[in-house]
Amino acid sequence: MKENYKVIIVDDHQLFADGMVRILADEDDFEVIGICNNSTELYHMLNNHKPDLIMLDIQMGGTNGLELCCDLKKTMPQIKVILISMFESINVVNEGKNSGANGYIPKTTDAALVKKSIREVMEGRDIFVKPINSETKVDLEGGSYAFLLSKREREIILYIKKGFTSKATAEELNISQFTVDTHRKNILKKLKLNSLKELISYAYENNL
Amino acid sequence: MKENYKVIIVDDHQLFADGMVRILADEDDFEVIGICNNSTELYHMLNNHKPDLIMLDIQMGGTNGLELCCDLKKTMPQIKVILISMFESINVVNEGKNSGANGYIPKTTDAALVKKSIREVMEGRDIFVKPINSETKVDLEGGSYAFLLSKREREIILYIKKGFTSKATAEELNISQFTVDTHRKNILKKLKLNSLKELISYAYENNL
DNA sequence: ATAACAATACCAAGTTTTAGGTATTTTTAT
DNA sequence: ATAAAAATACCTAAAACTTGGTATTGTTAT
Repeated sequence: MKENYKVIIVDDHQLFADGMVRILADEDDFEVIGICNNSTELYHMLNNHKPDLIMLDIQMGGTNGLELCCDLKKTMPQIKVILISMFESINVVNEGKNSGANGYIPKTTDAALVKKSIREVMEGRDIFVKPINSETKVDLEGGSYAFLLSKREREIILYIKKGFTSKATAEELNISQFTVDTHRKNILKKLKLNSLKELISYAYENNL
Repeated sequence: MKENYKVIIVDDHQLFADGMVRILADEDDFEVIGICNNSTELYHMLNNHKPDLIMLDIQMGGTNGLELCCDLKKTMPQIKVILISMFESINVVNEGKNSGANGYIPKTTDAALVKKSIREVMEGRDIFVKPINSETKVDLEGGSYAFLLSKREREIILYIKKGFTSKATAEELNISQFTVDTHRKNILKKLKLNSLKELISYAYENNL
């Protein structure tokens, strides 16, 4: 009873994807049918190919892997998705679960564990590999609060990261400066942070 | 005349390293003699093994690959070093050159280019692969200014990233708040930035 | 429908940052 | 030795952020 799982790898790091192909090529129950460097390529490929599994990098320039995962799961729920991330944060793992993925693997894990994880997922068991060194933000009581953020709040964060003042952001969005201030206040409260500076670091470490 | 280059791969992403081994295993003029996940492991391995080339990831949790490269080049200049990085910024490339490395490859390049780069470097020609999408900070007139930063200034940046106020930082370092303010001012000037918020984003995007 | 959430807007006091300086001591490199 | 760079310290005024509120209007999910 030889299974032959069709896999698509989505990662903007071509080199990583190339390596992954070779790791999976060791085994004869997997078959990599495609490599994509972004969501556009993936959607294009999905028109012609139906994979059993998508290995999806969360961090891709310009593309949010988590949103992509949500979207995939809405339209093609039968396709399994395993998220791959260079981040070790427990927050990212939780966000991964919320996005509907079937698994999460940090890039610090090794080839053997990847193969094992794929087989687990293909047999119907979701697997979320626990980060080893979750030194970042363990004080968040084991939970990510980022999922609490609204769309507008995420938008505000982008301006904060770019160094916009609340006044400048308000002008850009054509709303009152007071409104921007309120959004900022709510963001800090939701994420349990104390300043915009902490927020920016948090945003980079948690891929916001 | 079959060469056989001994290679050590240093990357805290085991999965990436595993993939790289398989990429290099395709060819018979390379031989991976070791994989290290951090600088400690590397130094330990160098006691017993003399590689011709070290493939060194710049971003490793807790370890600065650039500093490691400087150090390696001081004590063992005969060993070639190729830096690998997930960052596309031209700044990082320039810092790589300053650290004495023989080459730089972003993770967005593919397996073929890696092999080519290794052969180039082993034949004595340094190779720095130009970033494709250097969308970040292209306004810096083609140059990284990060190398201008002093040790103390880099230290101050770490506190800024953690959200410390200048007062808190001053207490931590047992210096005057005015001094911290001066350092901050000088950092912003050197990097041509306008606020601490921009600095934090810059720091994350440029691995400071 | 109705409760919860999202997005909007306002006020005020206190803290921090920003931008313009000047200036001394210590360290580093030629 | 000596010039350059690094690290230190101080001052001020304006701008921005922080924190504590309150409050109205949409939108969404049960």
